Amino acid sequence: MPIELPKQYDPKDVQPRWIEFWQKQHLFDANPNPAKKPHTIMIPLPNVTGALHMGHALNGTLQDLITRWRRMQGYEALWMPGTDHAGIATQAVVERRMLEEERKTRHDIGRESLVKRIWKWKNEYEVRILNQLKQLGASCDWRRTRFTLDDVCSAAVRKTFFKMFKDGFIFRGKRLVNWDAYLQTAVADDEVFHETVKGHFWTFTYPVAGTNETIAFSTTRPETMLGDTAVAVHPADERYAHLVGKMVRLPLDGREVPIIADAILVDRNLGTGVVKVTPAHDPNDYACGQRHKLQMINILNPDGTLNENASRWQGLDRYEARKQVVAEMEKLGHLVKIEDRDIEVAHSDRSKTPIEPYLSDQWFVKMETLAENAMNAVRTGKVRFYPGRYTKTYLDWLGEKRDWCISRQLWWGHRIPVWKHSLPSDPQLVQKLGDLDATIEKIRRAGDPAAKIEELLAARDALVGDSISVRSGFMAAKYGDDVAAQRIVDEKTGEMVILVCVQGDRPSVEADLNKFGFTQDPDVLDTWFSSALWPHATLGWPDETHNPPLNGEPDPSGHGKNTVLPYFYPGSVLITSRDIITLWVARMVITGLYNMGDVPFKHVHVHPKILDGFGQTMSKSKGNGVDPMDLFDKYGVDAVRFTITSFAGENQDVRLPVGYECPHCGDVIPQSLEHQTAKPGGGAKPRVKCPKCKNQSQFSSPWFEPDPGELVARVVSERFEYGRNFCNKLWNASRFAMLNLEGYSPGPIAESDLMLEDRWILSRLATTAKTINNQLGEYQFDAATRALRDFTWNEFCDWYVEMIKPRLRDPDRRPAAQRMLVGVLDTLLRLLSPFTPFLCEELWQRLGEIAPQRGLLEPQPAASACMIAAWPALPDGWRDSSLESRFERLQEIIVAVRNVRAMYRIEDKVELALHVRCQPDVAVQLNDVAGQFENLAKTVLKGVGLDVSRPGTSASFSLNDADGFIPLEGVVDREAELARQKKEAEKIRGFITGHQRKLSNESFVAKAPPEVVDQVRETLAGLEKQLASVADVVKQLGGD
RNA sequence: GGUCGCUUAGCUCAGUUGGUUAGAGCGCCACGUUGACAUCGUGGAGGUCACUGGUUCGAGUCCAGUAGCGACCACCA
Repeated sequence: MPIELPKQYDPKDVQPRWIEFWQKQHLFDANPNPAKKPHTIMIPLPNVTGALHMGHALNGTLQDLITRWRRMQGYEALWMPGTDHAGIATQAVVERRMLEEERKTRHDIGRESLVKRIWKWKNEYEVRILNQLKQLGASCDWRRTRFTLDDVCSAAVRKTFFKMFKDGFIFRGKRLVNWDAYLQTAVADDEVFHETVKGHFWTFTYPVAGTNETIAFSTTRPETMLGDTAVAVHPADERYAHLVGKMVRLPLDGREVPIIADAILVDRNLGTGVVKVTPAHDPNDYACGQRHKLQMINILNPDGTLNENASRWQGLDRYEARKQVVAEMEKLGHLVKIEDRDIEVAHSDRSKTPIEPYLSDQWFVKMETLAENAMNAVRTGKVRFYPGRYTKTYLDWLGEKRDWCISRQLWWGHRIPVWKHSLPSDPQLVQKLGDLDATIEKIRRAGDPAAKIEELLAARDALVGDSISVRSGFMAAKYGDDVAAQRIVDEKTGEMVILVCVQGDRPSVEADLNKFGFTQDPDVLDTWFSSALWPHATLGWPDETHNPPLNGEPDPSGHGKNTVLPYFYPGSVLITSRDIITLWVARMVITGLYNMGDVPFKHVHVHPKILDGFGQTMSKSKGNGVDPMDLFDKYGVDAVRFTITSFAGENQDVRLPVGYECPHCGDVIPQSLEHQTAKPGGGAKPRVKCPKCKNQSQFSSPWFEPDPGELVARVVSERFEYGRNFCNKLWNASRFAMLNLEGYSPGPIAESDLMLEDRWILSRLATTAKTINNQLGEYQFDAATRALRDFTWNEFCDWYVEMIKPRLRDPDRRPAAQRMLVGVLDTLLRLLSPFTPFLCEELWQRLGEIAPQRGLLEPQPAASACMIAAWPALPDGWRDSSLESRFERLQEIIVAVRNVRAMYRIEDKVELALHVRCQPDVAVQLNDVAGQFENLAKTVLKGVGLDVSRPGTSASFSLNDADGFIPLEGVVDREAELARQKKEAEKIRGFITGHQRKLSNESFVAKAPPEVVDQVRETLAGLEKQLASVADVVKQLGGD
């Protein structure tokens, strides 16, 4: 009994079944297997801030595609899933929501309670994100799902921090940071965006002390005058040369500060050529302050109000202070003018509030050597970028070697594992302790008996009393390698500060520290610190004795060793988007080299970004993110995968115009910028109005969930019809095959049974398979997708399937045709499986019911699942270019006949006759396939050979090596045919002229490669012959 | 400001080391539903390859410049 498939592919019926099947069969699991080569991809961990959008769908599809391809090739393919706690981003989302809904800030509810709320948010979105990936068909080893704050990742963070601390790569420093006064935290340079706002440009004067002169300067932030510690001019500026070295008196608080000369800070052609210098609140001024050893006065409190350094303006918000300071200066007669000006103001990407440059204590990673190593890894080709141009982005950024500020004044994240304690300022004591510590360390390193150390420690204790061996931070003797210490001097108080870093979770050590008055640093680490460790942390590093847990349970399979890490590390390829080459990719290379001594991955593929219909990148903050689930629902997962894969080329971002499908009438309403930014105002959800049926509906948006029970206008995009139509085409080709497999018996296909079309499709199949393989190896996803579509649609369906139909109806030739058909389909499904896994699995399983044994050219038992079937490797010997060109001639003739038929509006049921004038060898070949003219063009090949002449009233066409005539008694319109032929002749003449011009150009003949010249001659000869035939026909028709 | 891309048919995009007549999908026009598929078939129309100059026998392709668009980095007292 033939299996009857529905006429249309129904993805919703298919997808859930195979997700479950694959999972149950453990086909996504990857375990160390010495018999196989590993292939490892680490997911670019999505933030738990919100649901995934199309950018993630593309990223996920490409990773899945490569993973599935490698798995079929026989690799032990691991795709490691997980999510990122995304420190600032997540805390900001939760805080913002809390403020909007409850009018509360984190300070109202406290650290513990806020963190609890964030965990709740995280749990919700993690589930949602992982589910989106599962729906996509992502073949991740879900047992290994990690989260950057889980125990496994935390252990790696603690270990890395400790190691860097001990090795001196982590240090405490005062730096000018981007201060977010709303969130009260430093934010990274990367988390700052600039926005033009309307502002003012004030010009003031300062009186020069001891003279009658004043000096004029301009600023956009007058309140920072309270923190001025100098006024700078250009050293070569004659206008001010006599003032350098003098002092100015600040009218606001009466302080006197020097006039200095600084060629770097000052551009004498700008404004008045004078710059006020506020080292604590401006990056350039800070650098200048360092050069001139200026005092640095911080005038801000963490919340953006002015502090005790702001004299009588203390306590005011900085913007209020600005107004009052300006008024005061005006009152004192020091305001010269106010201009309106557009000012680019730095804003925090997280809170959207203006950034204040702010001097504060932060933790840093020293980048000098770490960056150099990471650069070398790329320079030497240990890590390779695809496309290669991104190498420059990476190297340029690392080349700056800017120290990495890793502390954040947040509550959500990895707490910095450092405890500190201050000792009173006493230079003598510090000196003595230092000497003693040095001695102890020397002895310890030399491996001398502990007793000796104890003695020295006792001496230390005697110096300052009360277990100072602990307090001093010199804890190695007591805790061995579990602790490391640094000693710094607080600039402000002059106190000696002991910083103790504890390796891993050591409750007893922490208890001791607390006992001796140490307090843990309240800050948390930059989220990139933990994500930088992702490639080795997820594999269990630094645990050498256990495999990382599976589904949260211990994995005993390592038998006392971590076998997972050495097997899967280093990874094979990282597939990501270009905006995190610096933030993430570079840092993973750094930590990989530092912790593992090897790069984290060999290739980095950077794929395009998906833009909206207006050319903007998709992001949550723009509100233009498209939920892939809407599209899965409308077009099916495979269609979405296939379509976005076809986008993924090497150099262009992809524009994806979308619309909303009206739930009332089905009309599509194009998305506008208003739709993207529409948010619920006063509780009511925004609606979109359908111009056709005039109904209004709520619509999909990243900003809000539509109300339950509402009819929702979902996102659609006609671009996905490309994928949907393709899936349906393959579905129906398979349907055709299955309908024609009745009586199928497996068996080898004899060479002698192979017809021209069989050899042709094998040749094309072998070529296509090889092409795809090469393209995937170069991450040319768009090309691979096109090649597969073209083969499937234009070769397999349009020609092969059509050509074997007669044989399937002929009992004698049917068995071989069936074997060929099912064999080709089998191979095709395997080639397509990484691209459209659900469709292929469904068809594979159904095919398995009818033809469990199949293959080219020998039958084999089919694999139990398409996704683990062997990747096709077809013999090179099947590729036959001369056969392919013979086949092309057949195609050309058939197209020409169809053309004539269309031209003269001759119905398909009317049979035509065809006469072909050609060389004897061509005649033999055409006679061999005579049946195909009947089959594909309803045309009988009447005469063929050199002696064929044009029958009376006939339409004709001319090919390179054949002229065709189709007698059309009473149908041919002589005038029309004449016009057609004349037009054809004109066209050929045009080409001929072009070729002749080339050949008559002496330098072309002399300088072009001989084979090129020969080719032109050959083509010209062919064209001339063709023209002669056409001219002959024109003559017969009575033309000239 | 620096860097890297992009500009090819109405739309979205391919175009491998320069070499016959520049391609695809969608859309458009005409015709077609007896058996895989109208999410389809057959045929067709549609492009001075952003602009200017250069290299070359030959440029969509290489080089320089101009304009527009985008991304990343840095920065605007």
